[in-house]
Amino acid sequence: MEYSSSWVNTSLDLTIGVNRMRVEDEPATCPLMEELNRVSAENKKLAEMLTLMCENYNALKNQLMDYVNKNNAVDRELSPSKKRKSPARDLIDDINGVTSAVYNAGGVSDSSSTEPDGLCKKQREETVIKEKVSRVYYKTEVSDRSLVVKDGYQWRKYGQKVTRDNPSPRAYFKCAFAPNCPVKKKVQRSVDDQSVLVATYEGEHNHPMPSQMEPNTGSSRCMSISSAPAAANRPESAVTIDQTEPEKLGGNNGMTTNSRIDLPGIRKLLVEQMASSLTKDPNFTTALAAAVSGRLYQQNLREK
DNA sequence: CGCTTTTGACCCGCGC
DNA sequence: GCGCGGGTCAAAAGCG
Repeated sequence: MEYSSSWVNTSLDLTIGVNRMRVEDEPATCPLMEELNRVSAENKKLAEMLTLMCENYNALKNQLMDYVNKNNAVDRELSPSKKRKSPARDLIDDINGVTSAVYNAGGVSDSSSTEPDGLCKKQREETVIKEKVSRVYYKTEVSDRSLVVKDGYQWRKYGQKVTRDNPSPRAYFKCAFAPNCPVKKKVQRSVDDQSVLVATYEGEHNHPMPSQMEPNTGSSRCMSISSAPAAANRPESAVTIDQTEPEKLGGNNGMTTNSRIDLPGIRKLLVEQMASSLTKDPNFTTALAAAVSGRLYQQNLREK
């Protein structure tokens, strides 16, 4: 996700509302204007900090990808015959957000190249399915113990299982909108962060999304890069962003999703994040209250 | 009453 | 071949 290349000006235009309030004959040196200048400077400073954080994130991401690629090469050298994935490979898969299908990119698996017609039907189906796997992270309330993820599709739960590597149960869903839709979904809480739901989608919907409702509404919402601590450790959060357009979920594979960033969605998330942080900042609310009360006081003076 | 969810049983692939 | 673990099935329970 090259945010640096498509970076938007995230500075909040705090001057809009104040300018609208300004009266023509108001002197430019009033306390309100001083406050405005101060807030504008603070706004600019915050924007610079945000840009810096983004650059640091990209640098860290590149370092991580280098490390992952090195591990990938070593892993393949050391255990070429291992069928089950090693923990290191699991980590790499987690980071890439896809299954081993990524390593067979192009649709031709190693086994098919060594065995021209050695693939049975089931194996072919597995190959197809593996190419349609994506992983999505949802931020939820810790108290919310349900494994329901609102992504715009209708799902029928057909199983639940407690797995070895995670004390939280894993729920299995099938797409309930179309009877012949092959898409399956697994939902499990993250081991690291119990407030994070990890949804793994397999397959591709063969029908349009049943509802156009905003998938981020309700009890669960998509983790944004800036808000979720776990996302900072997981560069595959690119897939997370992409879930704002769930009809694309089935076709996303790891790194290829990086170029499919939903920019309006990111902007909206950033705006929400900034608005939230500002409203929670006591300094900001105090300054805002002072500015408003000062404005009212001046209006009262003029009316007298 | 019909649909959805729950949950124990079963199946299957993999490692030893 | 056996045991383990993940995935799926299907009957029972829950719910509107």
